[in-house]
Amino acid sequence: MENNLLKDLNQAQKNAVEYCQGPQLVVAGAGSGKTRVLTYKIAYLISKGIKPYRIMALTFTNKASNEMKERIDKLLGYEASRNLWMGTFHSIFGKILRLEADKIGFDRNYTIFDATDSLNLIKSIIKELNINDEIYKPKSVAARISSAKNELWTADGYAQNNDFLILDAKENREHFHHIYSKYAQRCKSSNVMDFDDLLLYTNILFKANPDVLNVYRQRFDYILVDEYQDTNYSQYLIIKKLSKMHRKLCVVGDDAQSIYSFRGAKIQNILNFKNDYPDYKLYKLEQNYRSTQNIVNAANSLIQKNKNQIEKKLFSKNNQGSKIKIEKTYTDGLEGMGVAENISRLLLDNHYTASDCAILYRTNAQSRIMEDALRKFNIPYKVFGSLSFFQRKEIKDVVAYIRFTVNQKDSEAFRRIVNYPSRKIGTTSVNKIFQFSENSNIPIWEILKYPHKYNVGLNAGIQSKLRGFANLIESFIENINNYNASEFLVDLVNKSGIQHELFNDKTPEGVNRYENLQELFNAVQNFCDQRKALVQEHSIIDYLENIALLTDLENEEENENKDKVSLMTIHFAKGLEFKNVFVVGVEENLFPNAMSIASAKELEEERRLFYVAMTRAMENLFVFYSISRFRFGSLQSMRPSRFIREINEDFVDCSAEEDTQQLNYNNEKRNINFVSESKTQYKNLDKKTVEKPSKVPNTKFVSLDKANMKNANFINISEYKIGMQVAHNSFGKGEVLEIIEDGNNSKIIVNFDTGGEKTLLLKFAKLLIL
DNA sequence: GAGCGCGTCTTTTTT
DNA sequence: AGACGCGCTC
Repeated sequence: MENNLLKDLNQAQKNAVEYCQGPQLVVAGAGSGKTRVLTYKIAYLISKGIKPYRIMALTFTNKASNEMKERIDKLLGYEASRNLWMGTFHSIFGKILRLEADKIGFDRNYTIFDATDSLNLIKSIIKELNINDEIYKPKSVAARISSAKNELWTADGYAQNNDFLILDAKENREHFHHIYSKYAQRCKSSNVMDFDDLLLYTNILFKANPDVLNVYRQRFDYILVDEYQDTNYSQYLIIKKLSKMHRKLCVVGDDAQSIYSFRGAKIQNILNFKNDYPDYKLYKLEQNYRSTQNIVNAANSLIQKNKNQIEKKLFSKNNQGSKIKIEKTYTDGLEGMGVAENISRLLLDNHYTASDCAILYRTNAQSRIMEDALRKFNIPYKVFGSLSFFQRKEIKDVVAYIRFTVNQKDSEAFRRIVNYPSRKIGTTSVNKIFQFSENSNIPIWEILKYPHKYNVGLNAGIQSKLRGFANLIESFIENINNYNASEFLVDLVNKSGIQHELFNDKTPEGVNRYENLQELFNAVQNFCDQRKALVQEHSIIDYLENIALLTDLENEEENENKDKVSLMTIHFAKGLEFKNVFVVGVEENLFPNAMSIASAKELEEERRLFYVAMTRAMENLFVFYSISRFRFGSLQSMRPSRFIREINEDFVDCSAEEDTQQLNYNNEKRNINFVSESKTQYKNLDKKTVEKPSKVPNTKFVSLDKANMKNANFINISEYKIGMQVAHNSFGKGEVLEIIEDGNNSKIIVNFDTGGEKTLLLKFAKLLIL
């Protein structure tokens, strides 16, 4: 077994797997077989006699952990993979916290706040404290609380730290610590943890209970950490503490792919590993097996522009491959069309399937324009992340019912469902209840059950409605132990009225919501079937625990016809690979993002992000930018990103390069017309597909996207000059022949390439000046 | 208490 | 353009 395992590895990988004596840092470049090393190392450890349940393996995403589990499953069988302590930081320590909840003042059935819950609670606290939410923007307060927690500053600790208080006063937010304190209090009394709490309270648990820490220290013979460059201080400390006894710690990471500093990740954790573990062994994986030489070289040339990095030289022995194709378009709509067109050509080739292609973007908002284009081309696609399944209102509502049934202190769950479906219990009454509970320390649940016993100030009608609600929840509580998760859910949506509510909504959105509900049923049913087969718990509590930290649903059915183009943010794409990658919206202020452009540090992170994007590609890499884009409701002109220029031109298809140079700092004078644009586009394609497919008429590129033109509101008559090249939504490109000034009724005569002369009312024409 | 309509602000990235 | 919050009306 042992030998079999090792023969799948190259020498560097093998060395990294075999060393098991002490702390170890594996610097693994993109595509160098990082996951392979981790999974084989785990398999190797087990083959050496270490029990799976004595191994802890931490990842950042559920996806990564599922993938590793699957691979270990294949290597060693299910029994081994099942017993590993493998999962995300949040899920593993969430589990430990559930076992030890009483030691930190929580109940075992604590529930988990998602980002929206946290934000809502912060909003209501700001209101309660009568603080100006213009100055204390809930979002930035939330971000500040989050980073405080990640630096292990509890609310009390923060409030006692003079430096913070002075700084806050200076920055006009002297009340911040009040909000933080109240937020922390409220979470605790709600028996609820947010994402950051899961790590913070783990630290608190270990600090306050050395005996507990000792138990876990002893238990885990070996600890492995994936994506170590993305650990924050809180995570770093947990690992440090846990590994102190056996000192068998293997961390794997790539400083060049550190892209999460915005949530507290410290690149220093990887750079300083040698200080914490002076006897550590360093392993470098530098051969990239994923991408063509061209892609690796291009990515290297980009990342070189960063000052801070561990020295390494990533190389590929794969094919040279084709050069990176850089494509310019005029609007974001055309960008989408260009991408879709290129994908359709790759598919016509019969060489690639849709699932070989991915579109990567900087911000989630960019997905829509891509979706529109893909739909027009009838290309199947799937959007990952963004509005994930569990973020949808109808699903959150059901989950809130489950949460409140499991944990009646969960205030945000209560707020969500008390009047949904409508029970005629309005916000006034709900606020009274919150207020009273806050002042009297009588739990909300107690008030709901016996509203008449307390002087809350509610009329008899409301009181009886509240009792009705409490009875409903009580009946669900009884179900927890009698029903499995699936039966529980069926009963819940029926009795709560959710089923009825959604079923009766026949609007397209309503039908969609109902379908989502059905999807939840399927997921729960699947969960039960799987768990039953393994004689594991399958109550609704187990299901809730299973989904609380899930971002998206692993949809069984979708796997059957999964030949789809993947759309996702680059952050989401980390760790994945695709044969063909389209990076879109590579424009100044979008990527690098405007928020990051001012600081050198953040700019380097944006560059690393672009590096991550490039290194997702195995065979073909396309980089798209558009010179105009709809943002914030109006058309803005854009410039190609500096990152495009930073790629060594030897690895870039140079036809677009000229444009890049040309467009760098003077978009005012863009004298390029659509004809040359389409030439560029066709020139850039693979040799074998140069011929235009007859399926896709060229006019697609001449007509502007409707959505784009609809609101193009630069209708200042003085901007138009005779002889100017303009574009119209349905007529396409043309030349201005005449301008007839007549105030509000000014007209413009344009000779369109494909429609001839047209007289247009300027105020409606919405012409784009080229 | 609920529903509608207007005005504002928005866009980083995620467990 | 779209989401969300607020305030007005029934």
